[in-house]
Amino acid sequence: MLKFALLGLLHYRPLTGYELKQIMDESTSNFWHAELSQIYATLKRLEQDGAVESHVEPQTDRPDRRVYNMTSAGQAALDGWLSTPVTKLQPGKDLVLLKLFFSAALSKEAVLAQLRLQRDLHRMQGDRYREHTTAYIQAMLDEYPHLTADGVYWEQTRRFGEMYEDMYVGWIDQAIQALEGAS
Amino acid sequence: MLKFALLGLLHYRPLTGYELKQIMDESTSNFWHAELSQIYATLKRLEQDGAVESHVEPQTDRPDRRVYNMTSAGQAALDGWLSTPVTKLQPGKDLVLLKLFFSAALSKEAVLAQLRLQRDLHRMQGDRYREHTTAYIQAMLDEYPHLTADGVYWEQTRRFGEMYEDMYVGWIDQAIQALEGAS
DNA sequence: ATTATCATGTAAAAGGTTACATGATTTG
DNA sequence: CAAATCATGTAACCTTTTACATGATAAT
Repeated sequence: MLKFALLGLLHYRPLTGYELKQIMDESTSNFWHAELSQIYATLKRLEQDGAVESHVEPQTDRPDRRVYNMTSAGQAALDGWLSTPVTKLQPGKDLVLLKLFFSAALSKEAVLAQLRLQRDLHRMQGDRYREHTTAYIQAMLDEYPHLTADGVYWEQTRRFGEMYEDMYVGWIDQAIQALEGAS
Repeated sequence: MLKFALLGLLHYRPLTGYELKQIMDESTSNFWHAELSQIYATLKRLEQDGAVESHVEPQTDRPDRRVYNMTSAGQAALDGWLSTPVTKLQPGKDLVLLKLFFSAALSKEAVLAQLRLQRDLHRMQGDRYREHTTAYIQAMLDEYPHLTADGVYWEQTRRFGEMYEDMYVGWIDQAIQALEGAS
Protein backbone atom coordinates (compact mmCIF):
# COMPACT_ATOMS: atom_id res chain seq x y z
CA MET A 1 0.00 0.00 0.00
CA LEU A 2 2.93 2.36 0.53
CA LYS A 3 3.24 2.57 -3.22
CA PHE A 4 -0.20 4.15 -3.46
CA ALA A 5 0.62 6.62 -0.72
CA LEU A 6 3.69 7.67 -2.73
CA LEU A 7 1.72 7.86 -5.99
CA GLY A 8 -0.94 9.91 -4.24
CA LEU A 9 1.62 12.45 -3.10
CA LEU A 10 3.42 12.50 -6.45
CA HIS A 11 0.07 13.30 -8.04
CA TYR A 12 0.28 16.69 -6.31
CA ARG A 13 3.75 17.47 -7.66
CA PRO A 14 7.16 15.91 -8.42
CA LEU A 15 9.04 15.02 -5.24
CA THR A 16 12.20 13.35 -3.98
CA GLY A 17 12.27 10.38 -1.62
CA TYR A 18 13.46 12.64 1.15
CA GLU A 19 10.61 15.08 0.59
CA LEU A 20 8.08 12.25 0.46
CA LYS A 21 9.24 11.12 3.90
CA GLN A 22 8.90 14.64 5.30
CA ILE A 23 5.44 15.14 3.84
CA MET A 24 4.22 11.76 5.07
CA ASP A 25 5.48 12.54 8.57
CA GLU A 26 3.41 15.72 8.57
CA SER A 27 0.28 14.45 6.86
CA THR A 28 -0.36 10.72 6.47
CA SER A 29 1.71 9.45 9.42
CA ASN A 30 -1.56 9.45 11.35
CA PHE A 31 -2.75 6.45 9.31
CA TRP A 32 0.25 5.50 7.13
CA HIS A 33 3.94 5.91 7.73
CA ALA A 34 7.20 4.51 6.38
CA GLU A 35 10.94 4.68 6.98
CA LEU A 36 13.13 6.46 4.45
CA SER A 37 14.81 3.23 3.45
CA GLN A 38 11.47 1.69 2.58
CA ILE A 39 10.46 4.75 0.60
CA TYR A 40 13.64 4.64 -1.48
CA ALA A 41 13.19 0.92 -2.14
CA THR A 42 9.55 1.37 -3.11
CA LEU A 43 10.32 4.26 -5.47
CA LYS A 44 12.88 2.06 -7.17
CA ARG A 45 10.31 -0.66 -7.68
CA LEU A 46 7.71 1.83 -8.91
CA GLU A 47 10.18 3.08 -11.50
CA GLN A 48 10.95 -0.47 -12.66
CA ASP A 49 7.22 -1.03 -13.02
CA GLY A 50 6.83 2.15 -15.06
CA ALA A 51 4.57 3.96 -12.58
CA VAL A 52 7.07 6.78 -11.99
CA GLU A 53 10.07 8.31 -13.75
CA SER A 54 13.05 10.03 -12.16
CA HIS A 55 15.85 12.37 -13.07
CA VAL A 56 18.77 13.66 -11.03
CA GLU A 57 18.98 17.36 -10.31
CA PRO A 58 22.60 18.27 -9.60
CA GLN A 59 23.19 20.63 -6.70
CA THR A 60 26.42 22.31 -5.70
CA ASP A 61 26.25 22.98 -1.98
CA ARG A 62 23.93 20.03 -1.12
CA PRO A 63 23.70 16.40 -2.27
CA ASP A 64 22.09 15.90 -5.68
CA ARG A 65 18.34 15.29 -5.66
CA ARG A 66 16.56 12.50 -7.51
CA VAL A 67 13.14 13.88 -8.42
CA TYR A 68 10.27 11.51 -9.19
CA ASN A 69 7.37 12.21 -11.57
CA MET A 70 4.27 10.11 -11.96
CA THR A 71 3.65 8.54 -15.38
CA SER A 72 0.23 8.04 -16.95
CA ALA A 73 0.51 4.38 -16.00
CA GLY A 74 1.09 5.45 -12.41
CA GLN A 75 -1.90 7.77 -12.52
CA ALA A 76 -4.05 4.92 -13.87
CA ALA A 77 -2.86 2.61 -11.08
CA LEU A 78 -3.68 5.26 -8.48
CA ASP A 79 -7.14 5.92 -9.94
CA GLY A 80 -7.91 2.22 -10.04
CA TRP A 81 -6.88 1.76 -6.43
CA LEU A 82 -8.84 4.80 -5.25
CA SER A 83 -12.04 3.64 -6.91
CA THR A 84 -11.83 0.12 -5.45
CA PRO A 85 -13.90 0.11 -2.26
CA VAL A 86 -12.53 -1.42 0.93
CA THR A 87 -15.14 -4.04 1.79
CA LYS A 88 -13.63 -5.46 4.97
CA LEU A 89 -12.48 -4.14 8.30
CA GLN A 90 -8.72 -3.80 8.62
CA PRO A 91 -7.51 -5.51 11.79
CA GLY A 92 -5.33 -3.14 13.80
CA LYS A 93 -2.52 -3.73 16.25
CA ASP A 94 -1.94 -1.97 19.53
CA LEU A 95 0.85 -2.97 21.87
CA VAL A 96 -0.64 -1.16 24.84
CA LEU A 97 -3.91 -3.06 24.58
CA LEU A 98 -2.07 -6.34 24.14
CA LYS A 99 -0.11 -5.72 27.32
CA LEU A 100 -3.13 -4.56 29.25
CA PHE A 101 -5.00 -7.72 28.29
CA PHE A 102 -2.39 -9.77 30.17
CA SER A 103 -1.71 -7.29 32.97
CA ALA A 104 -3.44 -9.17 35.78
CA ALA A 105 0.04 -10.50 36.59
CA LEU A 106 1.26 -6.97 37.34
CA SER A 107 0.71 -4.84 40.40
CA LYS A 108 -2.17 -2.43 40.05
CA GLU A 109 0.12 0.53 40.60
CA ALA A 110 2.40 -0.57 37.76
CA VAL A 111 -0.58 -0.83 35.42
CA LEU A 112 -1.93 2.55 36.47
CA ALA A 113 1.47 4.17 35.91
CA GLN A 114 1.64 2.71 32.40
CA LEU A 115 -1.88 3.91 31.64
CA ARG A 116 -1.14 7.43 32.87
CA LEU A 117 1.97 7.57 30.71
CA GLN A 118 -0.08 6.57 27.68
CA ARG A 119 -2.73 9.11 28.52
CA ASP A 120 -0.13 11.87 28.44
CA LEU A 121 1.16 10.71 25.07
CA HIS A 122 -2.30 10.58 23.52
CA ARG A 123 -3.23 13.94 24.96
CA MET A 124 -0.15 15.49 23.40
CA GLN A 125 -0.87 13.83 20.07
CA GLY A 126 -4.43 15.13 20.13
CA ASP A 127 -3.14 18.63 20.75
CA ARG A 128 -0.72 18.24 17.89
CA TYR A 129 -3.55 17.38 15.49
CA ARG A 130 -5.53 20.35 16.73
CA GLU A 131 -2.71 22.85 16.48
CA HIS A 132 0.22 21.85 14.33
CA THR A 133 -1.61 19.72 11.77
CA THR A 134 -4.35 22.29 11.28
CA ALA A 135 -1.72 24.95 10.62
CA TYR A 136 0.18 22.63 8.29
CA ILE A 137 -2.88 21.96 6.15
CA GLN A 138 -3.58 25.68 5.97
CA ALA A 139 0.00 26.43 4.94
CA MET A 140 -0.22 23.76 2.21
CA LEU A 141 -3.41 25.27 0.83
CA ASP A 142 -1.89 28.76 0.91
CA GLU A 143 1.16 27.56 -1.00
CA TYR A 144 -0.68 25.31 -3.47
CA PRO A 145 -4.12 26.83 -4.11
CA HIS A 146 -4.93 24.26 -6.81
CA LEU A 147 -5.19 21.65 -4.01
CA THR A 148 -8.16 23.34 -2.31
CA ALA A 149 -10.49 20.43 -3.12
CA ASP A 150 -8.01 18.01 -1.52
CA GLY A 151 -7.97 20.13 1.63
CA VAL A 152 -11.47 18.98 2.54
CA TYR A 153 -10.27 15.36 2.61
CA TRP A 154 -7.06 16.18 4.47
CA GLU A 155 -9.14 17.89 7.11
CA GLN A 156 -11.34 14.80 7.53
CA THR A 157 -8.33 12.58 8.19
CA ARG A 158 -6.90 15.17 10.57
CA ARG A 159 -10.23 15.21 12.35
CA PHE A 160 -10.09 11.43 12.65
CA GLY A 161 -6.75 11.73 14.39
CA GLU A 162 -8.17 14.25 16.82
CA MET A 163 -11.22 12.11 17.58
CA TYR A 164 -9.13 8.97 17.91
CA GLU A 165 -6.82 10.55 20.47
CA ASP A 166 -9.73 12.05 22.42
CA MET A 167 -11.42 8.64 22.47
CA TYR A 168 -8.17 7.01 23.63
CA VAL A 169 -7.75 9.49 26.48
CA GLY A 170 -11.38 9.03 27.49
CA TRP A 171 -10.97 5.27 27.45
CA ILE A 172 -7.87 5.42 29.64
CA ASP A 173 -9.67 7.65 32.10
CA GLN A 174 -12.46 5.10 32.36
CA ALA A 175 -10.02 2.20 32.62
CA ILE A 176 -8.14 3.92 35.45
CA GLN A 177 -11.39 4.47 37.29
CA ALA A 178 -12.46 0.86 36.77
CA LEU A 179 -9.13 -0.43 38.08
CA GLU A 180 -9.08 1.93 41.05
CA GLY A 181 -12.66 0.93 41.82
CA ALA A 182 -11.81 -2.79 41.71
CA SER A 183 -9.50 -2.38 44.74
CA MET B 1 5.23 -9.27 19.65
CA LEU B 2 3.15 -12.26 18.62
CA LYS B 3 5.37 -14.38 20.79
CA PHE B 4 4.24 -12.48 23.87
CA ALA B 5 0.62 -12.83 22.89
CA LEU B 6 1.14 -16.60 22.68
CA LEU B 7 3.04 -16.71 25.97
CA GLY B 8 0.29 -14.65 27.58
CA LEU B 9 -2.35 -17.16 26.52
CA LEU B 10 -0.21 -20.18 27.43
CA HIS B 11 0.11 -18.65 30.88
CA TYR B 12 -3.60 -19.41 31.36
CA ARG B 13 -3.30 -23.06 30.37
CA PRO B 14 -1.54 -25.43 27.92
CA LEU B 15 -2.83 -24.99 24.38
CA THR B 16 -2.26 -26.16 20.81
CA GLY B 17 -1.49 -23.85 17.91
CA TYR B 18 -4.96 -24.38 16.58
CA GLU B 19 -6.54 -23.44 19.89
CA LEU B 20 -4.33 -20.37 20.20
CA LYS B 21 -5.64 -19.17 16.85
CA GLN B 22 -9.24 -19.68 17.90
CA ILE B 23 -8.78 -17.90 21.21
CA MET B 24 -6.97 -14.97 19.61
CA ASP B 25 -9.77 -14.59 17.07
CA GLU B 26 -12.28 -14.31 19.89
CA SER B 27 -10.27 -12.19 22.29
CA THR B 28 -7.16 -10.31 21.15
CA SER B 29 -8.01 -9.98 17.45
CA ASN B 30 -9.31 -6.53 18.34
CA PHE B 31 -5.71 -5.34 18.86
CA TRP B 32 -3.54 -8.31 17.85
CA HIS B 33 -4.18 -11.05 15.33
CA ALA B 34 -2.16 -13.67 13.44
CA GLU B 35 -2.58 -16.32 10.79
CA LEU B 36 -2.29 -19.97 11.81
CA SER B 37 0.88 -20.41 9.79
CA GLN B 38 2.54 -17.60 11.70
CA ILE B 39 1.41 -19.04 15.01
CA TYR B 40 2.89 -22.45 14.19
CA ALA B 41 6.15 -20.85 13.08
CA THR B 42 6.36 -18.69 16.18
CA LEU B 43 5.65 -21.63 18.50
CA LYS B 44 8.47 -23.53 16.84
CA ARG B 45 10.85 -20.65 17.46
CA LEU B 46 9.65 -20.26 21.06
CA GLU B 47 10.39 -23.93 21.67
CA GLN B 48 13.87 -23.62 20.15
CA ASP B 49 14.47 -20.66 22.45
CA GLY B 50 13.29 -22.65 25.47
CA ALA B 51 10.29 -20.47 26.28
CA VAL B 52 7.79 -23.29 25.72
CA GLU B 53 7.78 -27.09 25.62
CA SER B 54 5.51 -29.34 23.62
CA HIS B 55 4.32 -32.92 23.53
CA VAL B 56 2.10 -34.75 21.07
CA GLU B 57 -1.20 -36.09 22.30
CA PRO B 58 -2.28 -38.93 20.00
CA GLN B 59 -5.94 -39.00 19.02
CA THR B 60 -7.79 -41.73 17.18
CA ASP B 61 -10.68 -40.09 15.34
CA ARG B 62 -8.98 -36.66 14.91
CA PRO B 63 -5.49 -35.51 13.98
CA ASP B 64 -2.97 -35.67 16.81
CA ARG B 65 -2.57 -32.51 18.88
CA ARG B 66 0.72 -30.87 19.79
CA VAL B 67 0.16 -29.22 23.16
CA TYR B 68 2.42 -26.37 24.28
CA ASN B 69 3.33 -25.58 27.88
CA MET B 70 5.14 -22.50 29.07
CA THR B 71 8.51 -22.99 30.77
CA SER B 72 9.82 -20.89 33.64
CA ALA B 73 12.05 -19.13 31.11
CA GLY B 74 8.96 -18.30 29.10
CA GLN B 75 7.19 -17.00 32.17
CA ALA B 76 10.19 -14.81 32.97
CA ALA B 77 10.23 -13.44 29.42
CA LEU B 78 6.52 -12.66 29.63
CA ASP B 79 6.87 -10.95 33.02
CA GLY B 80 9.78 -8.87 31.77
CA TRP B 81 7.85 -7.76 28.74
CA LEU B 82 4.72 -6.93 30.74
CA SER B 83 6.61 -4.77 33.20
CA THR B 84 8.41 -2.78 30.47
CA PRO B 85 6.34 0.35 29.86
CA VAL B 86 5.52 1.45 26.33
CA THR B 87 6.94 4.97 26.21
CA LYS B 88 6.03 5.92 22.63
CA LEU B 89 2.92 6.11 20.53
CA GLN B 90 2.51 3.20 18.14
CA PRO B 91 1.82 4.50 14.62
CA GLY B 92 -1.22 2.81 13.17
CA LYS B 93 -2.27 2.04 9.62
CA ASP B 94 -5.71 2.46 8.12
CA LEU B 95 -6.37 1.85 4.46
CA VAL B 96 -9.68 3.70 4.47
CA LEU B 97 -8.11 6.87 5.80
CA LEU B 98 -5.25 6.61 3.32
CA LYS B 99 -7.71 6.37 0.45
CA LEU B 100 -9.87 9.15 1.77
CA PHE B 101 -6.86 11.44 2.02
CA PHE B 102 -6.41 11.19 -1.74
CA SER B 103 -10.08 11.00 -2.68
CA ALA B 104 -10.45 14.47 -4.21
CA ALA B 105 -9.87 12.71 -7.54
CA LEU B 106 -13.07 10.67 -7.06
CA SER B 107 -16.68 11.70 -7.55
CA LYS B 108 -18.36 12.76 -4.34
CA GLU B 109 -20.96 10.01 -4.71
CA ALA B 110 -18.25 7.35 -4.97
CA VAL B 111 -16.63 8.63 -1.79
CA LEU B 112 -19.94 8.77 0.07
CA ALA B 113 -20.76 5.20 -0.97
CA GLN B 114 -17.41 3.99 0.35
CA LEU B 115 -17.93 5.84 3.62
CA ARG B 116 -21.43 4.40 4.09
CA LEU B 117 -20.08 0.90 3.49
CA GLN B 118 -17.43 1.44 6.15
CA ARG B 119 -20.00 2.84 8.55
CA ASP B 120 -22.02 -0.35 8.27
CA LEU B 121 -18.95 -2.49 8.91
CA HIS B 122 -17.94 -0.52 11.99
CA ARG B 123 -21.48 -0.50 13.35
CA MET B 124 -21.61 -4.27 13.06
CA GLN B 125 -18.23 -4.64 14.73
CA GLY B 126 -19.33 -2.38 17.58
CA ASP B 127 -22.41 -4.54 18.08
CA ARG B 128 -20.24 -7.63 18.08
CA TYR B 129 -18.09 -6.24 20.91
CA ARG B 130 -21.21 -5.35 22.87
CA GLU B 131 -22.93 -8.69 22.43
CA HIS B 132 -20.73 -11.57 21.37
CA THR B 133 -17.50 -10.50 23.07
CA THR B 134 -19.23 -9.68 26.34
CA ALA B 135 -20.80 -13.13 26.35
CA TYR B 136 -17.50 -14.77 25.43
CA ILE B 137 -15.68 -13.14 28.35
CA GLN B 138 -18.45 -14.23 30.71
CA ALA B 139 -18.31 -17.80 29.41
CA MET B 140 -14.53 -17.86 29.90
CA LEU B 141 -14.87 -16.67 33.49
CA ASP B 142 -17.58 -19.25 34.16
CA GLU B 143 -15.38 -22.02 32.80
CA TYR B 144 -12.12 -20.86 34.38
CA PRO B 145 -12.94 -19.14 37.68
CA HIS B 146 -9.27 -18.75 38.57
CA LEU B 147 -9.03 -16.11 35.80
CA THR B 148 -11.46 -13.71 37.47
CA ALA B 149 -8.74 -11.10 38.05
CA ASP B 150 -7.85 -11.24 34.34
CA GLY B 151 -11.47 -10.64 33.42
CA VAL B 152 -11.24 -7.02 34.53
CA TYR B 153 -8.47 -6.42 31.99
CA TRP B 154 -10.22 -8.35 29.22
CA GLU B 155 -13.25 -6.18 29.77
CA GLN B 156 -11.17 -3.01 29.43
CA THR B 157 -9.83 -4.08 26.03
CA ARG B 158 -13.32 -5.10 24.95
CA ARG B 159 -14.55 -1.70 26.00
CA PHE B 160 -11.81 -0.10 23.90
CA GLY B 161 -13.10 -1.96 20.86
CA GLU B 162 -16.60 -0.75 21.52
CA MET B 163 -15.50 2.86 21.98
CA TYR B 164 -13.25 2.71 18.93
CA GLU B 165 -16.06 1.51 16.69
CA ASP B 166 -18.49 4.07 18.08
CA MET B 167 -15.93 6.81 17.48
CA TYR B 168 -15.34 5.55 13.94
CA VAL B 169 -19.06 5.56 13.14
CA GLY B 170 -19.41 9.05 14.60
CA TRP B 171 -16.48 10.28 12.56
CA ILE B 172 -17.91 8.87 9.34
CA ASP B 173 -21.26 10.53 10.08
CA GLN B 174 -19.49 13.85 10.47
CA ALA B 175 -17.37 13.32 7.37
CA ILE B 176 -20.45 12.50 5.30
CA GLN B 177 -22.11 15.68 6.52
CA ALA B 178 -19.02 17.76 5.75
CA LEU B 179 -18.79 16.35 2.23
CA GLU B 180 -22.48 16.75 1.54
CA GLY B 181 -22.29 20.29 2.86
CA ALA B 182 -19.34 21.15 0.60
CA SER B 183 -21.51 20.67 -2.50
C1' DA C 1 -22.36 -33.82 -2.57
C1' DT C 2 -20.22 -29.98 -0.52
C1' DT C 3 -18.71 -27.29 3.11
C1' DA C 4 -16.96 -26.73 7.86
C1' DT C 5 -14.16 -28.38 11.62
C1' DC C 6 -10.15 -30.43 13.46
C1' DA C 7 -5.14 -30.32 13.14
C1' DT C 8 -0.66 -30.06 11.42
C1' DG C 9 2.84 -27.79 8.98
C1' DT C 10 6.17 -25.86 4.76
C1' DA C 11 7.60 -22.46 1.37
C1' DA C 12 7.62 -18.38 -1.08
C1' DA C 13 6.78 -13.74 -1.31
C1' DA C 14 5.74 -9.29 0.42
C1' DG C 15 6.16 -5.72 3.68
C1' DG C 16 8.71 -3.30 7.10
C1' DT C 17 12.58 -2.09 10.54
C1' DT C 18 17.25 -1.35 11.93
C1' DA C 19 21.90 -0.74 11.10
C1' DC C 20 25.43 0.85 8.20
C1' DA C 21 27.86 4.10 5.06
C1' DT C 22 28.95 8.79 3.16
C1' DG C 23 29.73 13.73 3.47
C1' DA C 24 28.87 18.77 3.18
C1' DT C 25 26.43 22.71 5.37
C1' DT C 26 23.95 24.91 8.87
C1' DT C 27 22.39 25.83 13.48
C1' DG C 28 22.95 25.94 18.52
C1' DC D 1 32.41 21.62 19.14
C1' DA D 2 28.36 18.90 18.60
C1' DA D 3 24.11 18.06 16.63
C1' DA D 4 20.76 18.59 13.06
C1' DT D 5 19.57 18.97 8.19
C1' DC D 6 20.02 17.67 3.53
C1' DA D 7 20.26 13.62 0.53
C1' DT D 8 21.25 9.20 -1.14
C1' DG D 9 21.13 4.37 -0.78
C1' DT D 10 22.45 -0.94 0.59
C1' DA D 11 22.16 -5.08 3.46
C1' DA D 12 20.59 -7.88 6.95
C1' DC D 13 17.03 -9.08 9.47
C1' DC D 14 12.41 -9.64 11.27
C1' DT D 15 7.45 -9.97 10.67
C1' DT D 16 3.48 -11.10 8.22
C1' DT D 17 0.66 -12.88 4.46
C1' DT D 18 -0.64 -16.11 0.97
C1' DA D 19 -0.47 -20.34 -1.16
C1' DC D 20 0.20 -25.12 -0.93
C1' DA D 21 -0.33 -29.89 1.05
C1' DT D 22 -2.79 -33.61 3.68
C1' DG D 23 -6.79 -36.13 5.38
C1' DA D 24 -10.42 -37.71 8.50
C1' DT D 25 -15.12 -36.74 10.50
C1' DA D 26 -19.39 -34.18 11.04
C1' DA D 27 -22.90 -31.33 9.62
C1' DT D 28 -26.04 -29.21 5.93
